Amino acid sequence: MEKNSKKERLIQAAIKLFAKQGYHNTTVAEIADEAGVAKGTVYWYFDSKEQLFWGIIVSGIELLNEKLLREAQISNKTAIEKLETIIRLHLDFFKESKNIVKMIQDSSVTPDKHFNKKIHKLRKESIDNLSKIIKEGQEGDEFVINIESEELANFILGSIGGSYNPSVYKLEDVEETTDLILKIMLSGIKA
Amino acid sequence: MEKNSKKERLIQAAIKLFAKQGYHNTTVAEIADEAGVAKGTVYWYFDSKEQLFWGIIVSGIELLNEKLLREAQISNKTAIEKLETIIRLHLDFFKESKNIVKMIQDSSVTPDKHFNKKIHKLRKESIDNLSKIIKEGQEGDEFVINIESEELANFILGSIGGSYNPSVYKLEDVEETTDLILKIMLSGIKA
Amino acid sequence: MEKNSKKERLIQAAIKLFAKQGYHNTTVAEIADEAGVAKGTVYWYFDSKEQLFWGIIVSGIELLNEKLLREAQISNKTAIEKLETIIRLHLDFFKESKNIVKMIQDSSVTPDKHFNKKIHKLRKESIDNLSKIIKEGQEGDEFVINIESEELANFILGSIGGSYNPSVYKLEDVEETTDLILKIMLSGIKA
Amino acid sequence: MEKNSKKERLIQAAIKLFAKQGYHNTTVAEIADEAGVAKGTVYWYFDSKEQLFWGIIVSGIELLNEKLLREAQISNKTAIEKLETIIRLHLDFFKESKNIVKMIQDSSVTPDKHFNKKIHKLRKESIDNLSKIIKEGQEGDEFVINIESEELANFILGSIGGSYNPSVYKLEDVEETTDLILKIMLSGIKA
DNA sequence: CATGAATGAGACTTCATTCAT
DNA sequence: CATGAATGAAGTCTCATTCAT
Repeated sequence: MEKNSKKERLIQAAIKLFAKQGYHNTTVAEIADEAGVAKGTVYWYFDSKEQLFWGIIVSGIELLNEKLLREAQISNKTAIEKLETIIRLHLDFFKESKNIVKMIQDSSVTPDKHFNKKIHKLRKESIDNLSKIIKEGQEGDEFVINIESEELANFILGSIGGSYNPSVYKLEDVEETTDLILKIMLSGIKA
Repeated sequence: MEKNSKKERLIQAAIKLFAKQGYHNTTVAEIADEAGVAKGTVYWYFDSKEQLFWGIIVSGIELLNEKLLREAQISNKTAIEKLETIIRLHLDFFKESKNIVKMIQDSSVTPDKHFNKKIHKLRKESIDNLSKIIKEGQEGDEFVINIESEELANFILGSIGGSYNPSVYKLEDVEETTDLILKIMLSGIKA
Repeated sequence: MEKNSKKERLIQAAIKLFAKQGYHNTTVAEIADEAGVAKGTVYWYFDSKEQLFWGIIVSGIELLNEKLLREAQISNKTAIEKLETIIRLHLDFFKESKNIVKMIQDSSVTPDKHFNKKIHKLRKESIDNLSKIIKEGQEGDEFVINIESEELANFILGSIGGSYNPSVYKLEDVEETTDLILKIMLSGIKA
Repeated sequence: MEKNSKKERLIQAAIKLFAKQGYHNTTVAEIADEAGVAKGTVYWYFDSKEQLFWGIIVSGIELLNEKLLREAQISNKTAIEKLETIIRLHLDFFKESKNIVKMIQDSSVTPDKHFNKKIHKLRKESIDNLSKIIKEGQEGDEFVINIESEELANFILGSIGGSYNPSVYKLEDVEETTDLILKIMLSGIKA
């Protein structure tokens, strides 16, 4: 697909507007306008407004997941190194795709049977992936063993996402923020 | 006001439906129906659908904040004990008011100038409160000192909220989950 | 009826608000509020909002018509004197009851079968009354005879009302304005 | 735009219904129905019900004013001839656009900040135009000089409009009615 | 007499989607 | 491929009126 194809322009317009205004406060007309095409054209490329919205989210998450999976499989890394990579990839994603991240945060509001399953599956994939790394780490004596790996994976992923607060982290320096989170994660805050 | 006043029934119906379906997928007619009153009655008690939605959210957060503040002021507690209380109060809130929590998660989608300011203020109150406790803890040699207290407060609050995932924690035993989070928070996950 | 009975207060409130805002932009709640009574009370004294509106108009016009009729019957007056009185009584009415006058101007917008008949009858009474005076004047050689009396009556009444434009006439001095209209009416504007 | 475009049909339907029933007693649904289009179509062509209503009124008055102005500028006419033309143009307008005239009479009921200014400006234009003609006439010794020209202009315009009463003038013969009004205006009704 | 909570019909308006061109 | 006029279902909100207290 060319960089400036109408389809691509529509996707970019949709990301921009959905992120700024939310799903329900963005009209198909606005998206078409922003992309510089007619309203009807949207329906040549996408089945519906919902499919356009969810399609963006799903491909965003898939992209992130692919990267996460790839890193996890590099076997000459320690579990801690892998965890560090996971944190960094998330922050990179937050930084590079902050509009899509905003859409994801909002997406729970527009329930859609078909896509909800997909999202759940992707979330589970993420957790499973991290869970496996943690288990490796526990077996390799890198991580504490008295916490169930899945519970821990959930906590970690939640911490990364939940603590992402654009008004606090500016995310100008991803490396630095990665280090901070990793340090807390590993050693805790007790003096 | 009696427990079963129409106003109270409307609020309960609104909480239930807003949580299940989100703001935009819930109609005023549905709320009235669920409460067993006429559509117009909603407007006798509330100025608008928005005000009904935000009113619930604001009073929910205010209730939590009040409890948090009260606990923070009990001076014969160590900072760690206070942190433990904060985690537990949040988990209690997640458990008891899970529908309101869902509404809060969704609330970024329905921007409203008036209420957004209020929400921001409440969030800041929360962070400030925890921030103060952390500073106490740092001064009293309970917490590490090489992390800025506000940054840490943001991370902790984000972790608590972000890790709340109904499909993982069942929150049947709040005490247990509180201990888990507190332990990770304090000592980290490194073996 | 006492000066401050609730009924009277309601009527005064209605006149004030209907004149300022028009029929459709005035709510029964506002009227009750302005009168300092409960909304339900309006319906004890009046059958409906419409009846309240039209009742005021009809009694306003009836009051004017009665005065007009009385003057017309004073037989030792010339037709010109009677015409002068009619003009003056109208201007007095415009001045004293300007809110009711405004309501009358608006009243064509709220058609009501029952009251429309009444209004038509009152308008006809007015025209007939003046028409008779003109005929007297024509017979007594006071007025030109080559114009049909009813046509003339219509023109005169229309002129008085139509030329009443609060932003032009201040109606501070009714006598003066009466003289002006009468002079034009009698002698025309030709040099 | 064709004569039978949906926009034109909507305007005609609106004029018919607004004139018959008034602004507040006419629904957008009725207008769409009368025009044979869907309800939503009204909003494709017009911003709101108000804008549709006022748009019709404003363009009606503008059309009349343009004609009036054009006539006033024909310089080889006497002031009396110009006055005669003004009366005739008004009666023509009353005859041809009687529905719009009815809308104008009703228009004070639907106050609208934006349009009220416009209407006031148009009314002032009308008065100023006639006022200038009268002044010419006074200077040229055609009209009496002891009445202020603007006061007179207001009276004349008011008389024309006020005396327009469909149940008296049938306006079948505009020329004849013009003559009648002009004669009264010029020479008065005194024998 | 008086109240005001409650009703529900109905108004205006929005907007995703379609389809003839 | 692309357009944009047209649709109509659905949503929020108003308000005259009623009635139990």
